Amino acid sequence: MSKRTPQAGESAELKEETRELKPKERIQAVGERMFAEEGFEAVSVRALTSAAQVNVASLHYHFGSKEGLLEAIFAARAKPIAEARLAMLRECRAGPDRPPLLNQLLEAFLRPALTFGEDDRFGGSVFARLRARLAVAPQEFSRRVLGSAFDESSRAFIDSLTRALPDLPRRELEWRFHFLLGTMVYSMADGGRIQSITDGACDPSDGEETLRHLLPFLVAGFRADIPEPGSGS
Amino acid sequence: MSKRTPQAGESAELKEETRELKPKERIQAVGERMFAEEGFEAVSVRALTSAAQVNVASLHYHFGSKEGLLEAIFAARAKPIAEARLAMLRECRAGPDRPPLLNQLLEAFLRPALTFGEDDRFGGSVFARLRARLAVAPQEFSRRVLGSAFDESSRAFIDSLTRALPDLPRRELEWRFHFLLGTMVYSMADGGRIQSITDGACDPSDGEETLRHLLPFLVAGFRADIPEPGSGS
DNA sequence: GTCTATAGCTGGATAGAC
DNA sequence: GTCTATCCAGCTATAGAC
Repeated sequence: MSKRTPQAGESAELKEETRELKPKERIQAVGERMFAEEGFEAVSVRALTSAAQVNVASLHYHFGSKEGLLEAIFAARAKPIAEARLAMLRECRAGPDRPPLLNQLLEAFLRPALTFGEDDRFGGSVFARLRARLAVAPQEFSRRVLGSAFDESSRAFIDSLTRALPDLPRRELEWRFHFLLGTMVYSMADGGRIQSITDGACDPSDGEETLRHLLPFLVAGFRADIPEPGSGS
Repeated sequence: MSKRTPQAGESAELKEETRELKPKERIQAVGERMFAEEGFEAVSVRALTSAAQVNVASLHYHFGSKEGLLEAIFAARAKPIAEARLAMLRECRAGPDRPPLLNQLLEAFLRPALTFGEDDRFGGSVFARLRARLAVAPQEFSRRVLGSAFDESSRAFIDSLTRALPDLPRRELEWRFHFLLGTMVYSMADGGRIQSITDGACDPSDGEETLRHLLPFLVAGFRADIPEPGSGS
């Protein structure tokens, strides 16, 4: 319930990294950060443009609407991530292990998402939070944006995983891929639950550290024995 | 017990399960469903009270505010789930296996969350979606509500898991518990990603089915080899 | 306890001068 | 392309009759 009220001394509010950008890029950078930190629906166009030190009309001029801005932010970030994924996947396939090891495939899928832009001062892990929120959002709009950005690379990885785990039925592999997405998205969302439970000892916002703990966990999970067939599948 | 005769067409809007409830309970039931399906911030008090066929003032009379309604919904659902968890935990401890098997502990933790009220016509899996959304919400308010409801039972389970996995360092166990939460929350959120990728073959909204696939996956994950120590821990 | 009416704002979006 | 002024639909919450 914290609505910011930007008043005098506003330029102090501008983050260093956005100060030298042109208005359009500034709106995009500030929007990414605010949407990630407060949630898309909780951020008003007024608050956003005020923080970016542009007038309200500027947002509509450059992006058409608030939703248009979100799509632009997403388009700019998702493509590099999906490309990095597929590049790492190609490296796996070109490597000495045929088919690529499970561990290599999982890392190729997860590393771009979890560490993208962590050394990028323009907000890599910021985008991770935004993306995670969208991943569980109910609005059809959010799902469309997310699906069109990542469904393709997800399918490619499921196919590769099939070859790395030839004895695992595809249906089971899909379930496990779903669980993988859960661990990834939940870590990216940085909801603060595990910090609260462990008094800050675990920090999922550190992508490298998360990967280090997550990969062995997932490798073992993907290699688990197949459960008894049930009525539902 | 309706004192007034429903007008033609009017009662058709009300879902069957809410028709015989008193206004206060009706607001709560409709609120739970709408918050879960559309998101807390996307539902207006007007739309909610209109769907529940009460006047706007009624919501504020009974719950004080929109946030008050959410807290009431949460209080009503979270307590039974946390209690079911602890009851199943006690059963584990009283069982023949000492300490309880990993599989038993994980099921005791997950089953109440994933299947609670699935045969309950008043919306058990509805609440699961609501809860999952809150779990990744950025607002401090959401985190407070969720933490006060579930942090205690989470800590109790971490302690029990420690005894079931005596060779696993506590820090590592906490990370794996975090990943467990991720798989649980992501399944409950029912974001539709895996349905989209697999053309509907996997259905995480089926709690029993999810459990059947999830438990072996998590058991293996918790038993994975410990990763190399890194600089960060 | 239930309702109507409305207060008091804030929301996204735009018109039109410059 | 940038800005101010403005539209008006929408919001939460409340006052006050019944």
